[in-house]
Amino acid sequence: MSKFQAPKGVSEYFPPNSDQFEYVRDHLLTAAKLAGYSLIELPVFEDTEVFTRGVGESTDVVSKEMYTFEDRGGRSITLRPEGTAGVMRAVIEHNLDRGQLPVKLFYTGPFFRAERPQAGRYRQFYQVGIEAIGYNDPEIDVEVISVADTAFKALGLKQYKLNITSLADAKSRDNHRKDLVKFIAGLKLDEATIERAKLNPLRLFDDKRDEIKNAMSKAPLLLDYLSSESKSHFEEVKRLLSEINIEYTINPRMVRGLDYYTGTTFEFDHALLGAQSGIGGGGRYDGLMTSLGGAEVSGIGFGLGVDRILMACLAEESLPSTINQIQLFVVPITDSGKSVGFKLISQLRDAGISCDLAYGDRGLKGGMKAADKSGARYCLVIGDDEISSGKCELKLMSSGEVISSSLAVSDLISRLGNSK
RNA sequence: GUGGGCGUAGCUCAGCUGGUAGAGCACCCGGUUGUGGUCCGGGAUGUCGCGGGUUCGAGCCCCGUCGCUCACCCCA
Repeated sequence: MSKFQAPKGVSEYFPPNSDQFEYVRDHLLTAAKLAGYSLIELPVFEDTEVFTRGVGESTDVVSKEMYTFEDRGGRSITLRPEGTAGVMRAVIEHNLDRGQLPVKLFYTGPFFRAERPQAGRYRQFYQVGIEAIGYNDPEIDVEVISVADTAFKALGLKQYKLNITSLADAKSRDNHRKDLVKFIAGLKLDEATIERAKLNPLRLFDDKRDEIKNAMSKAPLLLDYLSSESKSHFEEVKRLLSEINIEYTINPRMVRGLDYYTGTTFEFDHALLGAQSGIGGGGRYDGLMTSLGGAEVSGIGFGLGVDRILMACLAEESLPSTINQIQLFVVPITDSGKSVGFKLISQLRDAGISCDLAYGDRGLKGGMKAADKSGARYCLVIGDDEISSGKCELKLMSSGEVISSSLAVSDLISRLGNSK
């Protein structure tokens, strides 16, 4: 056992499997770019207040899961537990909402929550998120959802499910909350559950215990309290989802852990992930901008869990067997072969062809083994024969088939370039 | 923060009612003075998580401790 270990509960990715992580993240980012979202790169730490005011003091995320510390200037700093609040801080600070709307942004990177780790739940984890700020068109709601859906499909995922609901506007929520609190007061509950309900009565909809589920089956649902405006918005969202063939389940009992959500709210679950099955979620946030000191502008976005989506892809075996395959592996078997090969890979790389060389004087057999392990598409042996004749063979590793070539870089480039 | 399971080779694990540690995979070398994967032969590798206790003797039993893991709460 080595002396040092990574801090508890962090996810780490290293070869040979880190390319799978990269593959998943790239597909999520590609889907965002495909829909016109642009990168926003932000610090992983913020003024603690960005989160206490943005995410909400009463949430678990803020009240017990944040990595908060004092910096050397005595400021309270927090490692970001989620992405949206920081994005809104930057939007306000840099007046990004003063130009043409909507502002469409994507981000990726590590996030931090000080929870007890378990399968699919890490203290440092990775998200890809997008935010569309400026309008509250139902089309934008559906666009955001479809970006996630497109990415999941591109990754070959099938066993995931979209849950949606509407958390409506403040007035609808207040009306519902009053009735819900009244309803809960009539139930026989244990101390801890009563405390939970005080914090947020909606939480009880999420309880996993059967007796609570049964009791809550007759509870008043927010969806029955929607104002006509919220209702027609939600109806339109559902219609648009159907129009672009995105399947969804209306889940009026869905609960989200962040306070800022209003209106359309959604979650993606994966069937094969065990207890932590959420692979992404998001929703609209009407009050967030103003609570952080900005203009009254509506926005919607999502956060996708890269770690969990990778787990889902592995569970469904949806990833390609070779990722980031290099084109050529050069095996030198003499000193002069090594010298020629070394120059060769430099020139090929300049031409944009990925290649590598067998280092370490391991001889032909060792070099071929290295070629095999590298996963390269082709290998090329260079010894004295090749150098004197100027001819060589490109061996297709998968089949053993051999292509004759000259050692001239231009010939190799054209043969390797065409073989993609 | 609460509860369960588990810590033995780089990895996955076996190790009988306590008797001084093993397998498979991976790695290295060779069989094949110039072609990898399969096959065959050979080789290296461990303070059995750590500390204490019981015992003639502990990988195994007891206590403590650290770590990992799964689940609860909650979330990506």
